[in-house]
Amino acid sequence: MPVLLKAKENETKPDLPVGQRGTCEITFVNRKKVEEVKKRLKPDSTINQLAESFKVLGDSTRLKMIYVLSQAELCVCDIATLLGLTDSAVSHQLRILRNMRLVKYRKDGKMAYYTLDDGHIENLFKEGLRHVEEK
Amino acid sequence: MPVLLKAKENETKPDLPVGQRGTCEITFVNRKKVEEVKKRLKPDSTINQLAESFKVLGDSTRLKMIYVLSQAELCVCDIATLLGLTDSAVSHQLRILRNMRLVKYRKDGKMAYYTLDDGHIENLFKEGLRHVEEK
DNA sequence: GTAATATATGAACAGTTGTTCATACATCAA
DNA sequence: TTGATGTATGAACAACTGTTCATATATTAC
Repeated sequence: MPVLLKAKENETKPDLPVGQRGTCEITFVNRKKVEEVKKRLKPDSTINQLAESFKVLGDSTRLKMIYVLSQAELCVCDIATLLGLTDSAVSHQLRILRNMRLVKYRKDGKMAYYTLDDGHIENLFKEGLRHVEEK
Repeated sequence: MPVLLKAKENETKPDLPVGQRGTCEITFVNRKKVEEVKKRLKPDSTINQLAESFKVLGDSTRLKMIYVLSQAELCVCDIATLLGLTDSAVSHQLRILRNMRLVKYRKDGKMAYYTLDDGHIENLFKEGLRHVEEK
């Protein structure tokens, strides 16, 4: 629980130009806590990469692909049939999943067989499912 | 590893109108496997909810909020200062996070103090981090 | 009551995203 | 070689998203 400082102990926002401060002019309701958290902030590059990964998972078409690939190694055609999509749409999405290292594939003649890239991906799916199905 | 059926055993796609079949006319490279996976498909509503949740996590601003809220209970002002955002932007994003039950809040006078809604959220963040930071 | 202020929200705008269509590439059969 | 076919990709378009600005609501101090 936060300890509210008295009004005179509050500080106005130092980093933002005046025009961007909005209406709230108090910086630290709990200065110590805010500074503690500030120290632990992850680098922007890490957060951005993480956001990109979640963004890629944040599409129902791609999520279905992730799910069916957690069940079996499948080719583009099979995924398209399973999900009622064109091969083109599937191929486009698979490239996005590949770029984020969420799936990998092996070529066998004309066919390309896809699987999940590593165990974290399935864990993410399952943990997300727990959140959604809870309550 | 998939067992390729002979060409004569393949079947053309039954569900899509001809115009949407793309160039690939083979439905089942491994019919048995595809049918097995089809049985286990999650309901669309579940997948859609899950996609919505990941979508909400797929934005670096919101992800930073999730992270700082995993460290401490914070008010709108503190989050805005920590992340260099306007209060308005923070409030908008917090509403989105609230709608997906990713954060919850308590009101104390004028202030609104936010925390993560449940443990799954932090687990998702950490598991995602593991994927990103790996290798 | 009025003024100050912490938070919330609607509208609007620029930027991004997913699909489709056409086409290219790659492999195999004949 | 030629044609068939499984996959990949560029362009274009509609649909969606995050921020900003203005404004509204709610609480506190006076």
